Amino acid sequence: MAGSGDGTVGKALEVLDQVASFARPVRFSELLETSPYPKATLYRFVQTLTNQRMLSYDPDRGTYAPGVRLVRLAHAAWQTASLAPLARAQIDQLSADVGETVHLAQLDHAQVIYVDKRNAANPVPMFSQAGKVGPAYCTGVGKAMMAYLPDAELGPVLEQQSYHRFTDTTHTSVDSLRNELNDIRSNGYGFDREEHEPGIICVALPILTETGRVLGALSVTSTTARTNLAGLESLVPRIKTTAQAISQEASNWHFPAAATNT
Amino acid sequence: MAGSGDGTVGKALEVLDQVASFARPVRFSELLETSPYPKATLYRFVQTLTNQRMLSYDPDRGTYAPGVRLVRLAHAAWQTASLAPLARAQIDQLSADVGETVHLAQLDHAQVIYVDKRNAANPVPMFSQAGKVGPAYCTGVGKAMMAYLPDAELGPVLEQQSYHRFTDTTHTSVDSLRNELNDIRSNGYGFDREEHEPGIICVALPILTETGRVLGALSVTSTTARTNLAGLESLVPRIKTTAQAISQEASNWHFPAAATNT
DNA sequence: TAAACTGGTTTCATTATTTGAAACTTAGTT
DNA sequence: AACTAAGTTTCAAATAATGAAACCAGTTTA
Repeated sequence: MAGSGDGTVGKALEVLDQVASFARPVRFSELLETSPYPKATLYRFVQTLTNQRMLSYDPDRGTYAPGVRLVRLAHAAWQTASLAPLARAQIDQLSADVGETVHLAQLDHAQVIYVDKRNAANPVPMFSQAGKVGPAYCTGVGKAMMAYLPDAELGPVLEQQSYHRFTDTTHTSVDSLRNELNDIRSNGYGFDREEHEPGIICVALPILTETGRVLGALSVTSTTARTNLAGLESLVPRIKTTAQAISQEASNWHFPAAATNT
Repeated sequence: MAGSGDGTVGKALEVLDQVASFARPVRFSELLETSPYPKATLYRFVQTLTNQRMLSYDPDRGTYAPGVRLVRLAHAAWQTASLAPLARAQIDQLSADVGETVHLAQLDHAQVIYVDKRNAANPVPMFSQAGKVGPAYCTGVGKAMMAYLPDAELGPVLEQQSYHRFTDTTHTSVDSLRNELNDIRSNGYGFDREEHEPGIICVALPILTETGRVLGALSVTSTTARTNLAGLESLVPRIKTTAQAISQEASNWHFPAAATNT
């Protein structure tokens, strides 16, 4: 139904996800316990993925872990498909200007993926942050992106949120979330009102194509100790400039050198 | 034979690699030109991969690019399968101590993948470096790892090197490379004698398990303007300490919390 | 020492999926 | 209106995936 299911490839990738979801090397038997597939089938999947170096096998311990080929592919993904490389300069500038942490995120399925992060004060090494996923319904970037999703796509995304109550401002129902999304859409920006973590607030703006498609979102995060929503709101014009610049870059970019043959 | 070929999954991953190898979004027709598969078959693969969000499709332009799901998976790969997270502290320390750029690399197939990098002077943002691949035959880390590969594995790896002459110290034959690997094996460390880029030299040491399996390699890079091979050689004891510490971490690590159920 | 177990690997007839030539559909030319 | 290029769908034949069961170590238990 939802998401998975295309033939053999889909199943193999499910297994890959499963391995990745353990945050440590796993034994075959451990996978088997959680797997819907019979022993022989799962075994063959794991073999195939290992041959393909999507999984790596530790012979000393008999464990499987996500393979290095993924790291290589991801490098390509990050370079080509994400906004990060072409947004880099803009984000550096923004982060320097506002003196707060800036996040660049994109939507994957129903989750938010942080593809870049710039911390004005102490620049955290990236990979530890890039690729990190978070919930969409209780983050500034998540809501900013959802607010601009076409209705047909929004529905399923709303369904798949967990609506876990992290704090007492967390949205816990589709309805209340949908209301806020409308507000965000009319304002052009949205907040995280300590919905995910107490004391942490942010403003977020979507990054849209000329055709209005959602590319990603940009946020500036701070703490209630340092500022408040009004303070963040005052940054909106500055952030909007960056968002538009990134959108511009993105539309210029694609096809750096389209061949002119035949 | 070598590498590819496991059933449908293997083929799909080949297509994924192909998309990744263009460093830009590609049209279906462009893929078709380079693909061994007939139109309908390729089409179905691309569809499947897109459904699975391993590829992303830009409807405005009709192009495909590696998908964000890869970024998420890679995060897991990097965290679990690579030495980077558990080597981080050690590398920080080493880089600070020697005041030069430190690379942490692993072997994928016949290529070197840099999984982490620490630059004493200006800390380069990571993702742009992590995941980057390089040739094995003309890099310090590559040679250090090959030197400790079991013969059965080494053969194919040696075959697959390009032996492109980057500089006049580059190895251009299996034989000369094999000779150096022997030397490295008996010394316990190896150099990059400007084999890849003029003026760039490095010392590299392998990171091995207790059983002697190659986990990765560590290198300290400098320029001929700042030092020479002897200078780098004097760092070997210091680097060795780090290599051993990382190996130790790696063997301690696996199974942080093995479940004790039934 | 044997018997039972655990964790992993292989077999093989059955079943379901993939395959790809060709036909079709748009949308853009001439 | 006829032609083309690029992308999408069909469908019978060919191929690959499936999984119950058998098998093969090592380990533990009796």
